[in-house]
Amino acid sequence: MRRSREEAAQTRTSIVQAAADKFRENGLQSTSLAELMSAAGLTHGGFYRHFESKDAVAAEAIAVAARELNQALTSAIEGKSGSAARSSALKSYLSRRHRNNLRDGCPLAALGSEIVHTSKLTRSSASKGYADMVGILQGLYPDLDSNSARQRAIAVACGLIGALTMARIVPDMDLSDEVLTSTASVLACI
Amino acid sequence: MRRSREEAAQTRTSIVQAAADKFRENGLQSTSLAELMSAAGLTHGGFYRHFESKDAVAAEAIAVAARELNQALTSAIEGKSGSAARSSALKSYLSRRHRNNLRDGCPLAALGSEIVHTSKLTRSSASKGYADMVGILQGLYPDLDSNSARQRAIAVACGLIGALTMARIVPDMDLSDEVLTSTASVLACI
DNA sequence: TGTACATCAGTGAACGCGCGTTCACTGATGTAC
DNA sequence: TGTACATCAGTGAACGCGCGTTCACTGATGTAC
Repeated sequence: MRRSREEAAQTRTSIVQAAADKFRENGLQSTSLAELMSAAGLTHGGFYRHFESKDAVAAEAIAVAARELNQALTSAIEGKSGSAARSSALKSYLSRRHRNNLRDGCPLAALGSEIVHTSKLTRSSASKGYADMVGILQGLYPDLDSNSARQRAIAVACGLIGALTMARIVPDMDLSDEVLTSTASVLACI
Repeated sequence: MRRSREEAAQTRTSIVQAAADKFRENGLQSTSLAELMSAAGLTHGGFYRHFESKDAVAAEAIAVAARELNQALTSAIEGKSGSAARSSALKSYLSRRHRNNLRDGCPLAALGSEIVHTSKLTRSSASKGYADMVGILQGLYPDLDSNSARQRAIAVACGLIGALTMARIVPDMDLSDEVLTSTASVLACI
């Protein structure tokens, strides 16, 4: 049952979106292609009409997820400036909502240590997402020269990613909350 | 070929150590029990004489790895104080050597996003390693009241873990180095 | 515009493989007397 | 202390399962004339 070019393109897009969701929710290795295709409303056999391998779809899924994350960051900042913008960015990233929702959150926090072991292609995709995030955060320091702003943005991005990951690991909810709020309040001061 | 109690205890210890190394090097899911037992010089069938499941050994392996990490941090600080101690701790954690050696490095950075999906037992083990790390870092701020010192330690620990993870993901070595050095220099100022 | 044929998106079964776990077995260690 | 028996650490084969990937097939879409 061949589909038209537009239908096929839509199918491809929906596979990538399903992958972005499922990978973030359950991890790269814990998500099977069958699960992913089923989430896209398809059977698993058709996967290879669109992608060369599981790794290839992971690279695209991470790119899509990173775009979502960076859009969320951008809209948290939108219309604000100075310390209000910084605080809003930090609080939105380090919110309980973000911690509790793997599925539509930051792919770097959700998949970080798994991405380390993937192909260069996938790592490049994650790296671009990170670089974009750094670019957005850099805009939060308009009073600094661009080198200093970039340094801070790099460190803040890492602090956010590390804190979200740790907040998800820690079983004690009080400590988990403390990880989020302490990191947000310390990062707000740098 | 039954072994004496001491031999059996040594075997158990060497399995945990092999697990600590292999899990950090290749990841939790990518390391098979056969691989792990073979690294300990054994065949895979004997595994269940010592552990209830793969998850159970992961919990112990993470505890051992975290102890190693925290000892490394402690000895980086040893004999130093004030900003020299802080700088030494940051530089040793965010060194190229640490980035390039998964096998004997921080288990939170090496396994973070995988640990999120493990049992409560394993997450508690990781959480204790994190809490110990925070305790050590807290000692780097003797001039602050203990609440402020703890806040900073929590944020710094997250920044370290996030930065090491990102430095390992990023394929561009210049950017990877920049992640390490920028994070170290920014965290030194907080 | 119409027709004949080639293409190919998606299906569902199948392949081969490696995994976590179990088990019968061996023989040295531990224990009861 | 010595003996007879129970225990159990470690081996290696086996089990059952799910995975990534391949493939023959279907029939609608795309293309050449």
